[in-house]
Amino acid sequence: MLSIGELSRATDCKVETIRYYEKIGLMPEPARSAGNQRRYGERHRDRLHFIRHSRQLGFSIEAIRELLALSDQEHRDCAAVDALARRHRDAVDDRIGALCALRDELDRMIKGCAGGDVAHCGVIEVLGDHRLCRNDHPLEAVAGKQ
Amino acid sequence: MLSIGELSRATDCKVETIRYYEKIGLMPEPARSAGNQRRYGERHRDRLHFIRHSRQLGFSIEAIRELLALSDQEHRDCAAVDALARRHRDAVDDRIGALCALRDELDRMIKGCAGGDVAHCGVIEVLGDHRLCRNDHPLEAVAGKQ
DNA sequence: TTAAATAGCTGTAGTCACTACAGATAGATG
DNA sequence: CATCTATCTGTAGTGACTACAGCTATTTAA
Repeated sequence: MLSIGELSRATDCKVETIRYYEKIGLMPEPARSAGNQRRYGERHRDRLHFIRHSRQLGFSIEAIRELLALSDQEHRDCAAVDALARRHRDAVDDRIGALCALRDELDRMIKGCAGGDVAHCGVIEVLGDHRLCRNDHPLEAVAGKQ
Repeated sequence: MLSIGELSRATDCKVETIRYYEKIGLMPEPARSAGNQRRYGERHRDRLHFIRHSRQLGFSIEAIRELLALSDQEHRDCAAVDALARRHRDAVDDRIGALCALRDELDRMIKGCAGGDVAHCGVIEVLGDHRLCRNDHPLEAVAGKQ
């Protein structure tokens, strides 16, 4: 049986985060010691590994909830799992595209500044006037809601 | 003089967001009508344009605060502005790199699944076991704090 | 055996950059 | 004058944690 600290080290997940996952129902409530401390087994560890790895791959908590529900139904077709993963990959792709456009715009802005006084700074000028930009850059695509 | 709704339409920035910027001290308090409604001038509109455009380019509120402070000191060298913009572009670059690695991992994962039962789903398998991954993918780089 | 050090407990509030809402008042139009 | 839209303030919610306060459990060393 693992204490919360041991589970934390085993999964590289902070203690507070483990308790948070329990509170939002992503991790099941574990057994408790005589003194009310959490005691975890292998199943908990596997589940937390799954969650953390999915998070590292950028899946949202809600997506992970779905994935966990799907992975529990062992005899169903995994097409739904695939679809979720594909949707996520496509969203990541879109964000990469948006960020590349953004980087190019920043580059152009930086290169357009010849130095000298702030009053004639190309960077400040571009920031104040969107018309000096080549592309639209919608905030959402950059911020990247998942 | 512009009402808050007119300023909102002129800058494509929601009314609530304008009030929010005022509350956090990014926009100065404007004059008021006899009935206590906000009245804005050109300087407000220019400043809000600057802020919104900087946000669209992914600068954080704190970075924008710095940029605004720097742009007020018209006779200083703009090296500090340049440095801020360069740091930001480099951060965007790092995030693009992380997201590309992530997309490749997702792709590999999706392609590795032959279909069939969830019990033998390659996607579920990879999610549960980081060792099946080619790269590390630290969460921070993907989430992208600004 | 006991004291100190470490780990864990609950609950609340803070992060970022907004967004949404409730219940009130102001201003514009018929 | 009535009605409609716009605006006002203040608070709470978003996602995915993180930090802290004030307490209790457990482990380790003397």
